[in-house]
Amino acid sequence: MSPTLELDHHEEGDAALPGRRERKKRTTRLALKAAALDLVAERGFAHVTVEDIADAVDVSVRTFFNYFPSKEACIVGEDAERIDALRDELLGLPPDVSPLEALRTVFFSRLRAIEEDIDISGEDHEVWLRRFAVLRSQPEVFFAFAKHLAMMERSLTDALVVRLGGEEWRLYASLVTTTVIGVMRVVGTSSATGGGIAAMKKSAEEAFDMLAAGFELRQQNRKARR
Amino acid sequence: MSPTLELDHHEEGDAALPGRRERKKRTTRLALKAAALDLVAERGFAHVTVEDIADAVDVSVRTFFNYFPSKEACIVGEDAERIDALRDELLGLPPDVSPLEALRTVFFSRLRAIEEDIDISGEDHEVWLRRFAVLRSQPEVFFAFAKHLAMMERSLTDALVVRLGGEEWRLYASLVTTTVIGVMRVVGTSSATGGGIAAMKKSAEEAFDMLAAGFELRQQNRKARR
DNA sequence: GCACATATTTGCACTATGTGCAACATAGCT
DNA sequence: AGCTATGTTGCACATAGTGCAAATATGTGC
Repeated sequence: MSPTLELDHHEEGDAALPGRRERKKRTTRLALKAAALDLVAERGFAHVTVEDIADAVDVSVRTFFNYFPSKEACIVGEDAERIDALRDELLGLPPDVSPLEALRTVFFSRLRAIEEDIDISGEDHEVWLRRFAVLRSQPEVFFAFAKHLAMMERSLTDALVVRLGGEEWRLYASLVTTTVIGVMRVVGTSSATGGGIAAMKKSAEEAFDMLAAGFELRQQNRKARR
Repeated sequence: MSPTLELDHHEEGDAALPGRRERKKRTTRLALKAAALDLVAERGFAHVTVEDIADAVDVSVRTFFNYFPSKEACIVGEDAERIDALRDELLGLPPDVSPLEALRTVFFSRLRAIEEDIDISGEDHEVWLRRFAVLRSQPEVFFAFAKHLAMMERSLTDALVVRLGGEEWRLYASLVTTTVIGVMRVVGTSSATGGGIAAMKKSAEEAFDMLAAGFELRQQNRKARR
């Protein structure tokens, strides 16, 4: 795409990225995710085969499976790097930040990264939002996503256990993680998401406040309102 | 159970159950679930094929797929009837019961039904507990379970929306449902479950209290403890 | 530029999941 | 017994996913 004339020898671009090989892999990976999303949005999950996706990016089916362990993983945008980044960020926060607060911080930071297209996956925020639209409209994809989130949950729970300093906190850590991820999922797939990432942030804020305050409180608001 | 002697002709059992045909189906279904669970517990999810399960119950593979839409569904114990029963129970509660309280009630009632082997699925509580053991030890099965719960979540959320009286409550209903199901999942798969259903109930009680009170409160307890 | 080491892509064979369809068998009813 | 509805099975077929080895592209030293 970009010319980037040769400097001297066989070097050509962007020293920030490890090399041409890595860059190509990244490009292919992103192209597969984007193509898969487009096709599924258009025809529905069941009517898109792996072959369709591979053809759209002009790689072999076998290569597709070098990039993703399953069709679902590709559509859902599964990314080990991304999960690891989340976990590392969590581990990097000061130890006196509470689990709920820590998860909250990390998720919002991730939302911002995606919004500004500086997410580690290199995924465009437009693609990311489109995925949520598909999630909302296609139950099969939504369920696959739930599965994916369960994997993420595992990783984040482990990190929280480390932060809290011992296995005796695992049950508590699990509860907080599952709850926070549930909230993010609901917010992400709620119809309010029509408003883009900004709307999601707002919804998420409210949901977190509600969580911190306890559900019954909100419930009392409800009663008061009628 | 109750004899209900023959009325006149070729009637033989339990008039409560629709007929021999239904009873046979029920038996086959339960046998498939139990066999699948045994095999998976023994060899691991990946090393059990649908053919293995079908053979163990002596039905054809094709018949297996008449009972369950997938291998995962069988192992996870997916059961449309059961989900419907949960939903109906939820809808049957007095309208002034709060969503959190309603879900809590329904889940505990279900736990009791399973404990006393009067669950609608007819599943033995011993099998049910064994499933959680498998869930705990095999990630693949656990992730499949998460998917299954996402389906249940949908149904319960719909019921809550009906209870609350309008679509404007969907976001709130989703949040409560996802959270409660998350809690039940964590509690069910926590190591504490070694103590059987009684231990699960106790853990769940604590988790619900924590939820109602808000997470940060618990977090303060934690700080106070060190 | 050339040659070598290493990583990636691909084709091929194979196993397993899941579905549609039509033949067959069984339960339920009169 | 005989008729009908429902459940079971075999068979053909599409798709998902994996292991392996050959072909290809990249990175590197000279």
